[in-house]
Amino acid sequence: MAKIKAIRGMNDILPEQTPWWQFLEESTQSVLSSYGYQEIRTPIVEQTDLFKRSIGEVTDIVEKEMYTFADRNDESLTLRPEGTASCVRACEEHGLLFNQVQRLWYAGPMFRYERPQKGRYRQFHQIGVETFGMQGPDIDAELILIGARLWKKLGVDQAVSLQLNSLGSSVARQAYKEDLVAFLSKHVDELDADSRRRLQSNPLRILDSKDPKTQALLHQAPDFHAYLDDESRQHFQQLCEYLDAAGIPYVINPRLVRGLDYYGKTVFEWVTDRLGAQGTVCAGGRYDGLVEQLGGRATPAVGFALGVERLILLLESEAGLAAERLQQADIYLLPLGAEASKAAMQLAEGLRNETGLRVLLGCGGGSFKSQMKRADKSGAEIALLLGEDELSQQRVTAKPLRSGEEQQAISWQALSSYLNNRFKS
RNA sequence: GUGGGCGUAGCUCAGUUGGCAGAGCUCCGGAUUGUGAUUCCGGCGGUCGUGGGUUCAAGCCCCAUCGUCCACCCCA
Repeated sequence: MAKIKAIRGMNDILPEQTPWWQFLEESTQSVLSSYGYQEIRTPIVEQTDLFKRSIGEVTDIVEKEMYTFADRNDESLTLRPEGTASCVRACEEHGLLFNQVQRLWYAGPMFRYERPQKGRYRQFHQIGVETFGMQGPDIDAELILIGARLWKKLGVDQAVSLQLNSLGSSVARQAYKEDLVAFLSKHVDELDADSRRRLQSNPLRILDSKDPKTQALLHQAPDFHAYLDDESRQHFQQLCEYLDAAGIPYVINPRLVRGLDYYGKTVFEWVTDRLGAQGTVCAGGRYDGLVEQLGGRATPAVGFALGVERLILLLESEAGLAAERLQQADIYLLPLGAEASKAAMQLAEGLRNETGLRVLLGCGGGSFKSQMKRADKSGAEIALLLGEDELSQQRVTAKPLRSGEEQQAISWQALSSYLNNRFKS
């Protein structure tokens, strides 16, 4: 019988890895909480239409990357490919956007049917941050400051840089798109195949093309910044002033175009050159039109999402997080024989009550030698030996595992204070 | 969806012009009956990804297929 394996592109995160996940999650949560952001949790499955209407019908995500299936009642459901749509839906559904301001975050798995590669998986994790009801560039700047603070906290601030652009109003964007298509259509034969296709599907993406001939052609194309409406221009300039004042370096990248249809005005990406092809570690922008598009009252909104897997790859490459053996426990209580084992379980409970130390109890028997090996492997500082002699005298033998110190006998009564004393640092 | 690299023990990998399936690490046991981590000895562990084909003989050659990694597309 064939072995059952995990689904392609969906990874198990093993005990060796989870400390980095916890580190990232805890760091993010504490940073967000220090800015007054609140967590929201939404289901990972939604009606398919939610994503079609928010992300855009003709995007790659909707056309070929969604995990879509029929529920038992034939309703079309989809595993969320991103978090913003669900967040907006939930806020709207529960009246969180009516005459108020929201600063929210969420974390969890997203699903896209793509070919896996470094930093890209079919089930991947994002931590998303969304704000509603604030139209000024100050909130855009705040989101960027949150990112900057987080990179510092994680120790990757030297590895990432900020790219910034404005996509303008939808009217300006539409006008530009038409002129760009008109221009490029006259030079179809000079375009690479991918860009030719994008002429239909997503013309702005052509600006991003890696093809040198296409890039050369783009020099003569209409300049997007000339199309920017006054309001967007001003918004963008003010954002830059906020960032200058905060001392946040950035690069204005006029070719930065986000993939999802709902973005307008501010867009930004935190990128790194240390992860191969998947350089975007965090990205976001303003989506003032989305709430209304999903049936709510017009509400300004900005947000971003960071890719957890990519950030963890970066942590590993930067902070040298891979290295050391993980210390699983502080003390390893090692009973010998059935009677000792019963007493040891009680003793361990008592130590957990009285010391707050991590106490690993040797279970499952085995020879003394193999028990000692397990004690060593656990990374514990001290092994507490409990055999027949110790049992009859209500003592343990405390053996330091990480130094040359002599072992010594300690009475059960004095054990907690001995350990508390030893581990207070 | 497209292109390339790689699939041999739990892990990391050798395997010669086609000729008995290997090492290191891990794990278990012993040297040392209650002292780990160092050392020495022994042991457990294999559908050589899968299915066909060529051959007296295939881990090795051919075809197909699956998986994985990297890249394209696209995206966090």
